[in-house]
Amino acid sequence: MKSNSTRDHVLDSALAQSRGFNAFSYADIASELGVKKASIHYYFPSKHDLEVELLERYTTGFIAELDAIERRTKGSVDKLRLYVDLYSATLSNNRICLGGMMASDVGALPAQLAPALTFFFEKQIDWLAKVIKAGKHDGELNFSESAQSQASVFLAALQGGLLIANAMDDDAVFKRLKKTLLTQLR
Amino acid sequence: MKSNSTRDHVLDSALAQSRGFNAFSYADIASELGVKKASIHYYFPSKHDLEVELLERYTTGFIAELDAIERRTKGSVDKLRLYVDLYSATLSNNRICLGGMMASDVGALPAQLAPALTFFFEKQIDWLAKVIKAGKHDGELNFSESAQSQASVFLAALQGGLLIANAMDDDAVFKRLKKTLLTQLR
DNA sequence: GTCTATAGGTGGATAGAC
DNA sequence: GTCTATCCACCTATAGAC
Repeated sequence: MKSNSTRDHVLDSALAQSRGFNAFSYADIASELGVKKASIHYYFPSKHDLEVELLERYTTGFIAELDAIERRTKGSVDKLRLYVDLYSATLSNNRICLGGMMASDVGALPAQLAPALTFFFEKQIDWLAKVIKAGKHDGELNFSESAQSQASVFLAALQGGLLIANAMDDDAVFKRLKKTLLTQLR
Repeated sequence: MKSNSTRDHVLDSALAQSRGFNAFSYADIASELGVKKASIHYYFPSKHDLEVELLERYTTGFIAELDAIERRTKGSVDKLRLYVDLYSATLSNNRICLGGMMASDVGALPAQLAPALTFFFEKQIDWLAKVIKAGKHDGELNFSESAQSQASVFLAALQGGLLIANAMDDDAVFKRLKKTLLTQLR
């Protein structure tokens, strides 16, 4: 687990999240970081290597955020609120979720990435379902259908909302959407 | 309004919808259609021209579908059901909505496309809001928050659901999502 | 670990024959 | 309207000096 500056900066550059995987090049990253292309190839020999590590790190980071939410709050509604705030933060950086971005590019991505992407979405749905289920159990939430289904709708609406709000350049759309989503489970 | 075969086939090829805009080339389309690249440039001199026309035709087609739904059914629930079926059909062709695809690529697309994309989403939301509002008025639907907000959630969930289900290669996820979405408005 | 230099391929796009 | 041929910019990737 050695931590190297350039390596981290490459993973941080987030061009993938603002443009999509097939719309940025090693040259783009290099010029953004002020290094040469060859230096990036030193850490990520092929672009596929970069893709894999980006998704891996993103997933790990996201799971860490979920754990942090668990530790910080007890109520289900509060947890869901913090969860949607993760998406708001992404949007205000003019980015979309890396998972959603890769999902839209899945037809053009190497097939080996699909399992990691599926894992990412499953983690989200499972966590949401757990929170939603607990909320119903203790009377904080109220809804029909299964918690799993509600979790899927919740995640899908946030992912789609991010996409739409970003494309329309209209944060108000996303804000209303967030509120409605939370209200719908009460 | 002259209709030319090759021109239409290019627009029909739908590589944009399965791979994303920056992940297909004139060569890809050419080999799929069995023609040469130059023939495609004859109709669409630049790739930007192709993008614009694709979105334009897609929007027109979608609006025509909405009109068809209006003519075919009277009930709000029935209309919403037919609407979600449009998305199901897209998914079963291993595609996602062109609007959603372009939304995910908006950071890498020419800025002139943004207004057309915004128009596309606005049309969807407005139509959905109108249907949802009518449904509440005649007692067929029941929900909190505004019809506009509910329409946004509905659209976002379908767009996101398409993305997620396609990435996870799991149609069941989308099916459950559809059912939950409709149930939530009753 | 970062650089220069370069290879080999593909991208979008154009000119001109047919 | 479709073709062949070609241009040039840019892509990913590698070799080897420092």
